[in-house]
Amino acid sequence: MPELPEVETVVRRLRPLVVGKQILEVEKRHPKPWHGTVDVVGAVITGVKRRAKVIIIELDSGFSILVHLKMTGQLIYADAVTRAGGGHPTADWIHELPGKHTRVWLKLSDEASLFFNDQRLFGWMRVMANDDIAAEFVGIAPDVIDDVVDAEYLYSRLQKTGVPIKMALLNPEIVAGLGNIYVCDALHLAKINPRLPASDLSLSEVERTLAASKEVLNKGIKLGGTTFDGKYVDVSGFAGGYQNEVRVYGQNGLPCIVCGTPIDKFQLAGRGTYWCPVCQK
DNA sequence: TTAACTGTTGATAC
DNA sequence: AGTATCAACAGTTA
Repeated sequence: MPELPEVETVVRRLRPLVVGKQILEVEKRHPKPWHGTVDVVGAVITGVKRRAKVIIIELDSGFSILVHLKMTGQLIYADAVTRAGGGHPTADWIHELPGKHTRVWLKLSDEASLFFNDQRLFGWMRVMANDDIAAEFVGIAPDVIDDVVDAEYLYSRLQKTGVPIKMALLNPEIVAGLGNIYVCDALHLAKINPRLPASDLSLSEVERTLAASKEVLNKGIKLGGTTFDGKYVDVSGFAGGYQNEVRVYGQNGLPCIVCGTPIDKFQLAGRGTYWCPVCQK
């Protein structure tokens, strides 16, 4: 999926496009992704925000639509002009709306539309009362890029587990926002071995790891996310830029940007893991 | 034909 | 209880 930078990019670009628009119709083109029975027709969108990897579309009715893109979800916005052309003619990937993988079509005022596309059907849209949202995130740690996540916080959490540091950083009960791409890059930047047991990291190693994690996520946000094969695109169908700046993810066999050693790939807890065997001893 | 995939949860076994 | 490994979700592509 979309990791934190991709979700944040969607939120930032969606907000000015849909705030103030009214939901006129919800067309469910596949029954699976839409959770909840609350009717949102007639509600006006008042805000768009993010928590962990969840998009929260706030309504004036006391409810919100939570959206999780999981692996292949997309939120695509189209106005009357775009729709008239069938899609985004100049975009990198989205040229047909609704498309083959459009699962939910929100028809908005001003002839605008918001499409939820999801090839693999893991994602969801969940209508919840605002009072119930906090319960949805019970047990989910703060975002890695949140100021409350400092080295002392992370060190104390990592001391409690012996799982490999990479898996600990991917665990949203420890910190939220990292996914497989950015965690591989963060550990390379921090020069930490992905297999190192979390509780073996010293405080200074945790400081390095956290600083690197914040740095790669913020760089991902700045570049508008990472796009491989068009699975993630922004709200207008455009690719991100981080894939051109990636440090190790998907780079197996290519020289390490620091020392030139070929990047290695192995499986860790079933996830492809990319690292430099020299820099990340 | 098989394996892999940017996420997450749950089952199972040690 | 903590940890490791699969499986599940489902579609597409190498």
